[in-house]
Amino acid sequence: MVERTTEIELLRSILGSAGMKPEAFELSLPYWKLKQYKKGEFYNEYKNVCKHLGFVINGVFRIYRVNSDTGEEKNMLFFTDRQFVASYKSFLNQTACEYYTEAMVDSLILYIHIDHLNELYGQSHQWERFGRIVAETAFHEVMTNTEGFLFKTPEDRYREMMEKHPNIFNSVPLYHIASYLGIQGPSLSRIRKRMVGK
Amino acid sequence: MVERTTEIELLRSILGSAGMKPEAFELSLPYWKLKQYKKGEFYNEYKNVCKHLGFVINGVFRIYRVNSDTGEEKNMLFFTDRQFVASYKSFLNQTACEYYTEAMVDSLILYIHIDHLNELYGQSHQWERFGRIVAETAFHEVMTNTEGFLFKTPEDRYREMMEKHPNIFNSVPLYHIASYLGIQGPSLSRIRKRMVGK
DNA sequence: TTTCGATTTTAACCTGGGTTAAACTTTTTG
DNA sequence: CAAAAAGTTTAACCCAGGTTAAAATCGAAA
Repeated sequence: MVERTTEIELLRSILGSAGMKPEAFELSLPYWKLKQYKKGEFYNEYKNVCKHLGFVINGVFRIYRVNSDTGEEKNMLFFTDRQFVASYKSFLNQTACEYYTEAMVDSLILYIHIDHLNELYGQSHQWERFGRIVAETAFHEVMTNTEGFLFKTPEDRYREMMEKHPNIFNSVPLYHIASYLGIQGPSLSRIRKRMVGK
Repeated sequence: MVERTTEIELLRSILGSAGMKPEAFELSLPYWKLKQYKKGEFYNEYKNVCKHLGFVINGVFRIYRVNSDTGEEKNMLFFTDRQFVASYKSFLNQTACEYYTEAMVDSLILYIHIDHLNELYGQSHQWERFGRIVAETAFHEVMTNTEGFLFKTPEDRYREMMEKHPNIFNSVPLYHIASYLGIQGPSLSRIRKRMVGK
């Protein structure tokens, strides 16, 4: 499978530049699998236990929650190319997941099962370090996201999203962006209207 | 120093029950230091690089940010007994800190310098695992906190805080709690008034 | 093209929480 | 114990953003 090899090479080089030794990476080769997601398919769903850590080769995913009373959806995060994806709280604690993770466009993911990952943690100091760095990165992202929520206006966050994540921006309808910003559709329209003058 | 030994024993038993082998813990003994904070003193300050990972023996800290335009403070998190404390983003990336971390009551902290921690990470698979678990725990906390912000009302969060963290609750004035909940003083008063009937 | 459904914008109304300042209560301190 | 400081509540006013529904626009498919 030529494609598969190519994807693994991408992962190998990403992990390599994060300091993983080739011999350590070899240990993981039997475990990585590749999966194609069509737009609208789910990486994981509410009440599942998230068993896999994924690495997005390409694509966009949204992670969202449904209010069980009202049925409203609220977007929590978007994931895109070269990010590790998991319903991470569920993955870490092996508890029921509170979110849905849905592909917004056709996407490609390399993934590994948590049992294999734990095996690698036990076998290899290098992989333990990998686990630490993934956790630290996840922390950094959710923290930065939360800080945005607490200390910036929706307008600022909208502007930043346009600048920093144009690919997400172009593959996701505005009402999903509004939800992610914590506001309603009409509010985002008001913001956009205000911005045209500037 | 009898006191110091006692604090280390607490840490040893906490880490031991998280799976750390005694031999690995011994490696760290030269590095831990104990510091007393008086109410109002700072664990770290804005623009510092956070060089230490702390473990709260007892006490309460608040981590807050100051709006550079208006001078307003906004509380981000509280830390209390048996939690690891750091301005964690600054600590992980060794970048300038955006927060102040202030003791709300007289407090006691065991801390270790990041260089020593990195040394332990390199020396010992066990300590690498410790680093992973601290990062995973920090992730879990900030994520849970963010979820509260996104999916619960300030009233719910206030109620939960009263139930789950009565010690924080009793050593921190209400206007700090309001700030933490993301609302103003008068709003918290309205919530408290609404609640007396229930 | 034209049409139908999905998406975005607009308008009108309304509410909850912000803001300010004063009153009240509690705690600290001299 | 009295006075001052710190913390909390109340009242009155205001407004950004929520809500709803209709109108406008876009886009894919026929």
